[in-house]
Amino acid sequence: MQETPLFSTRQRILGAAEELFAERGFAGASLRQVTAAAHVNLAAVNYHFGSKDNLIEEVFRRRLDELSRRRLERLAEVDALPDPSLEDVLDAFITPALELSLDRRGGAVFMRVLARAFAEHNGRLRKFLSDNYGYVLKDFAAAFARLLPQLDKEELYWRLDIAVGALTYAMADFGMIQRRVGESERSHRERMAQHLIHFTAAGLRAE
Amino acid sequence: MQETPLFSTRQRILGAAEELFAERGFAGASLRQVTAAAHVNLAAVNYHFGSKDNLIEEVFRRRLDELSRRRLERLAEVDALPDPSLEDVLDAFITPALELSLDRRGGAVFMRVLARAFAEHNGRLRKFLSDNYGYVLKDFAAAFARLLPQLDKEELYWRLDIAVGALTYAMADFGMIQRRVGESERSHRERMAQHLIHFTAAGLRAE
DNA sequence: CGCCGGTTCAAACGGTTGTTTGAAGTCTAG
DNA sequence: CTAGACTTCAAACAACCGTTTGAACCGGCG
Repeated sequence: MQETPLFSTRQRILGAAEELFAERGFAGASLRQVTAAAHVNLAAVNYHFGSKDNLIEEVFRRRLDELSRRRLERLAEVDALPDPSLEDVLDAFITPALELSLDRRGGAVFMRVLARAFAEHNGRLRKFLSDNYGYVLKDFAAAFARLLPQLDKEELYWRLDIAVGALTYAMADFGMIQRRVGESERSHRERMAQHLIHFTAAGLRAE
Repeated sequence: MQETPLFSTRQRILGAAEELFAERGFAGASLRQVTAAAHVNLAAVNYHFGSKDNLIEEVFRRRLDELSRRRLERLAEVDALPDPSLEDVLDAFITPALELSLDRRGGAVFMRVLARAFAEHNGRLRKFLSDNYGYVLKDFAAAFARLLPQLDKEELYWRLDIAVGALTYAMADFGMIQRRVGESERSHRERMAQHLIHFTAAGLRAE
């Protein structure tokens, strides 16, 4: 009668944690809630991850390693084009996140977790993310700088800062726009991505 | 030796709660931390507010009542202009938030609390905010619709959604841009507001 | 078989959570 | 000066927190 689980204890903890962190925040989701949702013993978290803080980091690492890789891959492709546009670079940044958010298991929810991380203004999580994945933003900033030579460094950084905000917020689905009834999640998010690219490109190019 | 406090128990709780909610989130900040920071007895929270959830709502109400009023005042002024621009309407939305964030006591911190509220995707807080302050966004959306008649309703809502994201994120100071050394907080935030208006207006007008 | 590293388990650890209680203090109106 | 409403207080409540423990279980190798 006892069915063998499809995924390892580790993976099921990560999946349940991701979902509960998105819904209730890092402090708001307890390890007991996580392990119950994962159908796993409470002690398994500390056995496999050492602590709750480490679990949180691992939730990010599991998604961001691949997301960052794909973003930089796409950016390299765009850089190799004869005459890349702003939209191409934005696409290189957004499309991998879009694909992740359409992944069958939990991708969409992860974008909400990622947005929560921005709210953790101080502390270990911000440092972990910037230490491990800051280079991605750096590379993209350089690409934008090449495409917007008329902007001085400070003006460019202001605009990129605002753009990252718009992207983060939108990809986390924080807004009021709901998916149309009968519309697939895929189509909804693809349209969002198009709007995002269009809006952000205009903002970056302004004046 | 016992100095009489400048503010009421109620006000000191609200101030301390605001600060700790910004720093650690709603779940992450405990009532004991709040009351300790406010130099107030633990039971005072439940006496004055009834519960932690009510305290959270009151933290918002204290700021948002006035912020909403001022935004709509400014919007009415803009609407009375002979030929209002997109930038005028954006200014009506942003300037009151800017002024709040420059308020001597805690305004800047409140914008971070407000951004945290967007991450609380489900639950009572979102409903409280949309029930009580949703009409402000509605009025602004109508003003934008008048200024952007070439956009159909859906296109407009997508863009406003993205714009709200950019504004929320930026006003909460979630980004990477730090205040320049020697630059005043006021000047930093005023420049940010100008960049925000410029960027967002371009995004709304795109194409 | 017996052993052993890897994993899961129930139970307990000390500490913290939001909330309640009833007594003590404070202030004003009569 | 006292009665009574309002406010503060220390203490306790049950529930929950992250983490640790040591025994039980498991598969594969000798």
